[in-house]
This record gives sequence, structure tokens and C-alpha cells, in this order.
Amino acid sequence: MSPRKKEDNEQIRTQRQQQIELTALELFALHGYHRTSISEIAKACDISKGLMYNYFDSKEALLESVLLFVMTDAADDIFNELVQKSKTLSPKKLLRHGIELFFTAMQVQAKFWKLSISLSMQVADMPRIHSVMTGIFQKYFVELEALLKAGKVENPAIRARLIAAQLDGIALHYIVLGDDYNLQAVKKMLLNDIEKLSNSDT
Amino acid sequence: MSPRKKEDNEQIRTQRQQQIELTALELFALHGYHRTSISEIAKACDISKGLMYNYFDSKEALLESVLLFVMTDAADDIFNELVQKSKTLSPKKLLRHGIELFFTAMQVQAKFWKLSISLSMQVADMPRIHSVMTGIFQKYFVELEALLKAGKVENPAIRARLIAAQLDGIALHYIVLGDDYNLQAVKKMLLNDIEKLSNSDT
Amino acid sequence: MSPRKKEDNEQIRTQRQQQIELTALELFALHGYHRTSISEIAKACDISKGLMYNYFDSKEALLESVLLFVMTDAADDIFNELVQKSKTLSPKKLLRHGIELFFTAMQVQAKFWKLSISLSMQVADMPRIHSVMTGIFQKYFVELEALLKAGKVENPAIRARLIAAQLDGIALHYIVLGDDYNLQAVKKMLLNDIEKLSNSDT
Amino acid sequence: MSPRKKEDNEQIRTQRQQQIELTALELFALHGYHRTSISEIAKACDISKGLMYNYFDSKEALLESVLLFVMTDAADDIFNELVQKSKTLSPKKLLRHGIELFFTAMQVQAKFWKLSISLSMQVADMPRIHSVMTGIFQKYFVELEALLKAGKVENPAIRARLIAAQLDGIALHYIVLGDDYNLQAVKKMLLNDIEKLSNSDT
DNA sequence: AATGAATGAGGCTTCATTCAT
DNA sequence: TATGAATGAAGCCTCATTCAT
Repeated sequence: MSPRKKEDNEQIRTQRQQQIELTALELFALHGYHRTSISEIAKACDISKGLMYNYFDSKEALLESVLLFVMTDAADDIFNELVQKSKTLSPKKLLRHGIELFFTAMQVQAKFWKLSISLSMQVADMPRIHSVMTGIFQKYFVELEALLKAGKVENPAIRARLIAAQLDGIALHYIVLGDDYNLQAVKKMLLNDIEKLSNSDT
Repeated sequence: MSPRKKEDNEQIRTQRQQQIELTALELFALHGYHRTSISEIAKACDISKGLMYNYFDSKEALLESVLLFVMTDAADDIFNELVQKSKTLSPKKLLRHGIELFFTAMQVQAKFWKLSISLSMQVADMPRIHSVMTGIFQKYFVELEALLKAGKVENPAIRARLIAAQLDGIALHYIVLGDDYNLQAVKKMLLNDIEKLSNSDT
Repeated sequence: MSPRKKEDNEQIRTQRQQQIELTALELFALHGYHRTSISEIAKACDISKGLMYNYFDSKEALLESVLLFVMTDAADDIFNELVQKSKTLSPKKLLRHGIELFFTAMQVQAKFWKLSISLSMQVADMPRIHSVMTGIFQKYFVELEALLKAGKVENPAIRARLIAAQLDGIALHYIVLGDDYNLQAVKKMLLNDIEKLSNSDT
Repeated sequence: MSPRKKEDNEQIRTQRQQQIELTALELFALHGYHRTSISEIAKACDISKGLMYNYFDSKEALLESVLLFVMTDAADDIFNELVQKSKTLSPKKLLRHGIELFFTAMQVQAKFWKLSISLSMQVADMPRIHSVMTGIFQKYFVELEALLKAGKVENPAIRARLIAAQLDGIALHYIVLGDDYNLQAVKKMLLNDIEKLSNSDT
């Protein structure tokens, strides 16, 4: 009945959607959400403006999609790898490894952090986006807390928040200051701190 | 023609300018830079749109001015108070006091943080703003470093960056999560950590 | 290749076309011609947008078709019923019956009236639609005139126009004011007037 | 203080507003509300699109303004003249005169009628416009009712609705059919009917 | 016959900025 | 110094229509 086969269409849709999301992530992260126009994204995707609305109901819906995409596909990577390793590594080493992953991701997936942080400041007017953002942070806390609990760290809930804040703060400074920021030295000291933390608990 | 003396005029000018900056800060922080129009600011100041351009060349120039104002007048408050106290308090107590000031400021001057952080993400396109922002952070690091050096903390330069990151990370989470974030518990643990840090140095 | 016989195909085509017209009438009347999109109609018909153009060359052609359909199939109902009754009823009773039919139709087929009237105002730009509309009115006059002539009413041509105007005016007010309009009282008085009219002619 | 004097500005505003409203009335009536774009109106006024929004918050607000303007400035003319004459004419002659005024207005102010009628069909989605429209009709009924009551016509409330419907129906047909509609003959018969109506009440 | 991805023109609206006064 | 009318570019979004399959 259908001319272009159904699977073909579905594939086209999926590909296009991902293409738009990736491009939007790129541009949102680079210039910020408000400075990036639908036109720009469409042009970067080499499609018409109108087609954007075949895939996303509005600019805000696109943003939401990008955030969810990034959260599930990108942020999860760290935790997934940790989950894999968790079978072989001790909690202590796992935490250390997790932090190292964070530093790598921060540099590699700078886009994600930049977008997340910049958005997190201006989402009061966008309730759906705000709830996605808080979801990201809360999940982050919870997973870290589980890791710390496994490592028998004292007061893991609050400690998780402190470590998360530490990491996000570093990311923030790194994003703003770029290579002027001595990331390696900071990382080294942080790992050293964490080491002591675990020691003091054993 | 001009019964008002020159000095009066200059004073009025300065006051107006500050009024505009304060209003802009308020609105930029509340709704974001892009969502705040010159019209809104003018209306909130009870002056005409045209007059705005008598004081600031452009919206971006106003933003720059706001940031500078905020950096010199607002952010300095913490350090100034610390400088005052530095004559009577030990470095250890001074650091503790500084952190407590930070937490107070974070809650009281949330506007400033929100604006600063959100802007700091999107300034690649605004070089002047970017350089103001990096200036803010660098100054922040340097002053903290001096404090730590006085307290004989090891490796004060990097430690200063870590503490600053810790604080900014907490601010970031607090801004995003609001009262869902257990600020008091975090603060308590952080102070405890700092305490140990200083202890290990004595 | 085609196991379906030709006649079946034609039947399907005709059914589809009517289905589209009916759906379009519904939606045009509900939201207005301009606020109803081809997409909406297609979705309501559970067919694709593309297929719409297999049946109608353009949105305007669809409108024209809808109007013609409505004129021939819907408006005629009143007259057809009258024609049926005309064999048994006296002209006087026939007129009375016709008016009662009109009131019923106005309430039951409000869609038709709403669409017809609203379109009739804006057809200067749509000559084909305009000619369809004028055709509807002229036919209406002529049939009413015949009825009046049979009833020996004086000056039936102009009287037909007056009665038609009376009815359309009532419909207009009823459509705008809805149930705030005292339709029953108006109907009663109108029938009474008509009664007198016929009386004065006997 | 003010550069261009306040009165000047007010005058400019008033003139522009009226100019826009008049132009909009013209175009809305000619092509319908939905087919008339803000762009077109602006162009016809020889001003920028942007300026339109200095005077009206939205296209719908402009429409509302046009309707109110037309209702108070145009529709009132008939009643005002009647009020003037009411001191010298008998109610019977007054009604006759009113109807003659209506016919004149219908031809002279065709725009108003066309707009009103065409809008009245499609305002279900625009509550503010709908309430303006119903207000127009209700006022119309009430004033006519008062006139009839003064003329001691039986059941003036319903009779007012019937006459109003009669007039609006004639207007409707005249608008659609234009000069094919025998307006003079219809008018003559209508006046004759009204004459009888009053007679039968004396 | 049928689909729906894709286009592109056009619609409404906002807003930084200019300028006559 | 001060106003606010005016501009024009740009933004988001809708939709009739086309076309490859």
C-alpha cells in the first residue's frame, strides 16, 4: 500500500531527527540557545526551515529533545562504563576511575556540559526544560551516591553532592577559562583528595 | 539656560547610570539577557528608550557595564570584608569565614551568580564580555590563593582553584535545584573538609 | 494486477470524495475556511495529505466542491420535501411548512448556514465560489417565488426576496447569538405574520 | 522636558491609529480578516510592519478596535440622527425614517456590514471579538425595541428582532448579489409592511 | 491509488536602534 | 538631556503544494 516502504520512512525519520538533534546540540552549545535560530540549524542540516517542524513541534521541544538525547546517550556513557567495570574493580578504584572518566568527558563532550550549564541558568521560564535539567542533576547525584555507599564512604548522600559540585565547578571554570585553566593539576589534586577520603573511611 | 550646575548634572548622570545597571542586572538575572528587552529596562527605570542610548552605546555595552559593576561593587564585598577581618582573625578562621560569606552571598545575591554563570557559557561571541568574565574568575583565584598561602596551606594555587570550583559548583546546583538542594548539609560538610585541610597543614 | 473491478474503484473514488467533502464541510464550518488546513482534513479522513490532491486540485477547489455538494444535496432537501408535500397540502400550509422546515434545518444544519454565510462575504477574490453562492441564492428565491405564486400572494417575486431575507437574517442572528437568541418567539411571530399575509390575499 | 510637545505626540498617535483602523476596515471588509495580512495593511498605510505593533498589540486587537470604532462611530450615526429627529417626528415616521437610513447606510457603509457579517460567522475562536459582536447586535435590538415601544407596536422585543433580522437579511443578500438584487423594490415593500404594522396597532 | 518527507513563501510578532524634535 | 514614533531585520511558525517512491 505504502509507496516508499514503511521501514524506509522510519529510517529517514530517525536519521533526520538525530541529525537535527546533533546539529542543534552543536550550535546551542556554541552560541547558546537563544542566539541560535531555527534557520541556522536548518541551514547547517541543509534542510528547509519548514521541515524542522515536521520533526519538532517548536524550538523549545527541540531543546528538550536534545537534552534528553544527550542525557541518555552521552551522560549515561560514564555510568554505563562504570557499571561494566564495577564487577571487576573495587569501589575505591571505581570512584577514581569515574572521576577520570568525568575529566575525559568534560574535554571530549564539552558541548554537553556547556549547554547544560548555560541552560540551567535560564530555564525558570521553561518548566519542561527545567524538569529535564533537574532530572539530570538528581540522577547524577543518585548514581554517585550509590558508588560512595558501596565504598563505605561516610554520609554518602551529601558527599555525593559535594563531589558532583566539585566536578561541575571544575567543568564550569574549564569551560570559561579554556586552556588557561590548569586542568591536569586540578585533576591530580582532586584525585589525591578522594584517595584520602576513602582512606579515612577504611 | 542651565540653572543646574555642572556637578549636579554629572551626579545625576552617574546616578542614572547606576540605576540602569542595577535594573538591568535584576532583569537579566531574572529572565536572561536575551529575553530582556531594552524597552523593559527603560520602563522599569521610568525613562525613555532613547535615553538608554545616551548612557550605553548598545545592549551589549550595557551588559558589559553591568558585569563590571557587579564584579567591582558586588563581588568585592566578600573580599573587602575579609580584608577588614584579616587583621583580627587567623588565616584558618578567615577562610572559614570567607566560605560562610560565600554561602550567604549565594543566597542573597543569587541574581549575580545566576547572571554570571549563565553568561559565562555564551560569551564566545562576545569577546569583551568574555574577558570581563575571565578577569572575574582569575581575580577570585588569586585572592583565595593569597588567603591559603597565608594559612600555609600546601600548593595554594591549585587548592584555591579547587575550593573556588567547589563553591561555584555548589552555587550552580543550588541555582538549578533551588530549595530541593540541601544547602545547609552541604555547607556543613564542606566546612568540615576545610577544617581538616587546615589541620593537616598544622 | 488489479483484482478489484473498475466499477468498484469508481465507487470507492466517489465515496472517498464525499467523505472528504463532508469532513471539510464540518471543519470549515467549525473553524472557518482559512483556519482549517488540508492536513487536518486529511487526518480527519484518515488519508494522506498527498491523496487529497488526487481528489481535489487545490484547497479552493475543495471548497467549491463542498459548496456545490451542500447546495445540491443539503439545501435541496427542504425543497424536495416541499415538492413531495405540495401534492397534498394547500399552498398556504405549504409555505408554513416550509418555514418550519427552515427553522429545523437552521438548527440541525447550522454548519451549512454558517459556512455559506461566512463565505458569501469573502468571495470577491474567489469568482467561482462567488458564482456558486449567487446561484444558491437565486435558486432559493425562484423556488420560494413559485410557492408564493401558487398561493396567490401579491407580488410574489419581491415577497419571496423579503421572506428569504427574513429567514436568512434570523439565521444570521441565531448563529451569532446562539441560545441567547429567542428563536421560538421569533418563529412564532414570523409564522403569524405569514398567516396574515396569506389571509390578506384570500 | 519633552522634545516633541506632548500634544503633538498625542495627535500623531490618534491620527495614526485612526488611519490604521480605517485602512484595516477597508481591507478586512474587502478581502476578509484572514486573507488580509498585517503587511498589507502596513503597506496601504505606508508605514512599517513594526509600527503596527506600536499601536495594536496583535492583529486580533486591531480587529477588535476596528469593530468598536465602527460600532461607535459608524453604526451610531443612524441612531443619533434618529434621536435628533425623535423630538419632531412621530414614532411611526421615525421608524420609517430609520429604515430608510438603514438602506442608505447599507449602500454607503457596505464595508461595515460586510465585515460585521463575515466576522460574525467565525468568531467562536475569538472570545473578545465575539463579545464585541454580540454587543453590537444586542444594542441594535434594544434601540429598535425602544423605538417600537414608543410607537406602541405590539410585542416590541420580538418585533424588534424580526425587523432587525429582516434588515440584516436584506443586507446579506444585497452584499452577496450586488446590483442583481432589486434593492429598491424590496425597500418599498418592506416600508409598506411596516406601515401596515403600525396601522394595525392603532 | 497512496504516502509522507520536503519545500518555500508567507504570516504574525519582537526588538535593537535611529532620529526628528 | 530627553522623548517616543518609526524602522527593518530577524525570529518562530504554518501550510498549501510537490514529488520520489
